[in-house]
Amino acid sequence: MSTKRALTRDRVVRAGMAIAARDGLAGLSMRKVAAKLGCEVMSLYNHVRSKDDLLADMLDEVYGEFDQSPPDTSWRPALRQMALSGRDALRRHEWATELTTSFPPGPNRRRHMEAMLAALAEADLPEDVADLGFHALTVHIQGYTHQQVGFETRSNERKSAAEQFAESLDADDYPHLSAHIQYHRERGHHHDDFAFVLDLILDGLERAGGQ
Amino acid sequence: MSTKRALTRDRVVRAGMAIAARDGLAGLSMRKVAAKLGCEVMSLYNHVRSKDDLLADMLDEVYGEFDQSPPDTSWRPALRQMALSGRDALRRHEWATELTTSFPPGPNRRRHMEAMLAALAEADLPEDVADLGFHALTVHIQGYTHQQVGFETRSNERKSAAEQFAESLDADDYPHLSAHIQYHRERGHHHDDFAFVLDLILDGLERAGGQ
DNA sequence: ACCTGAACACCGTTCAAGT
DNA sequence: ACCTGAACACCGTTCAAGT
Repeated sequence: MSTKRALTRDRVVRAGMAIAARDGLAGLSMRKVAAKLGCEVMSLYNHVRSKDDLLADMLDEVYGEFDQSPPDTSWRPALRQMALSGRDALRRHEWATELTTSFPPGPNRRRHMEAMLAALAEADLPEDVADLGFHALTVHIQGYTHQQVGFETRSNERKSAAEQFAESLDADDYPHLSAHIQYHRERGHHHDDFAFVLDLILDGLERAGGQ
Repeated sequence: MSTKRALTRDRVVRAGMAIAARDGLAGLSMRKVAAKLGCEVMSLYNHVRSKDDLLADMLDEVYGEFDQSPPDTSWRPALRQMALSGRDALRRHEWATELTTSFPPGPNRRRHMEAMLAALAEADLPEDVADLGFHALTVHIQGYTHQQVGFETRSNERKSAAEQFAESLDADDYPHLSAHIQYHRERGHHHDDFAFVLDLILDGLERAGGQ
């Protein structure tokens, strides 16, 4: 399973990401990481301060996959692309959204925050509007994706956690909720509302003074 | 610590909430719940199928504290009040936001979803706009609060995780990020953007066809 | 019907000992 | 400098035995 190469912080982080991808965050243990690397558990602690330290690094690695703002693009398409690529990166690593509020941002995430704020600064918005926009975009990227991932993977674990819920629901007690679920079942999971709401936020910013 | 009253599912859930409030979700163990109730661990399993089952019930208990839609109110203030009271309930129980994507909704949460959808139905929006509105509001209530709670409690654990981050940040490398943090430090945590963004969403819905 | 002792298969982490 | 064995203080959960 593992050539006996020297242990590195980077190899530990990468092994952690591989296990989280396969077994989820709950299934990630230091012992499994060690097994994957062909070493003993305690060896890991020579390269990583603690499990939390490892998790923080794993998360920042995901932020490293966010697109940087493309140069020579006006603020709106720049923000749009960063948000979409961030959503994609977070979806590639399903375990990541759960960690976004757990640690102070690492270097990659700092760079991403800086790029978002720089784009907002270019929009010449009042300071408080720019601040609101920043948090609205951040919550949208992380929160919306978190919700979507949670729904999709729960559906996969058991073929039909969502189906079971849908069927257990009494349409007489919850008419609107039943109709809502029916709507989503008919439309399938293919439709993606992320970009739609993203554009609503950007519309709001533009209306608030950007140009 | 505990009169030797008969064990109930409700007493188990309430004990779980008390421990989560004190020690956080990570500090909640079945053994601690048992200790608080003055019984052995295994006794709990007579009233609760598993730890996950307990967590799902704890979460639904929080949704029980969401305001129901007040009767005879038009859709916009109704949605607004439900969102604000939901935010308050989730903030009262800091551990709750982390669980919102983990389980299918229990009865209290179903009632809340039904009430939100009913209010949206009254707005006479196109079906897809109503659907977008529902998810935008849901993500806002859970996601925004999750982020806010995460930031605030991380700041409390160590007097200054946020302060430390702020000071470790090189203003030359991250000028906008530094300014952003400075902005929040000056304004303090008292200002609350939740309602502001909430109104932006409601504005968007109103513009999209509600009246 | 409800409770519980013992046991199983796990955790993260420390520390002293090895090389 | 890096690795590791043994150990500590925990986990959730099963199962058979008690009342």
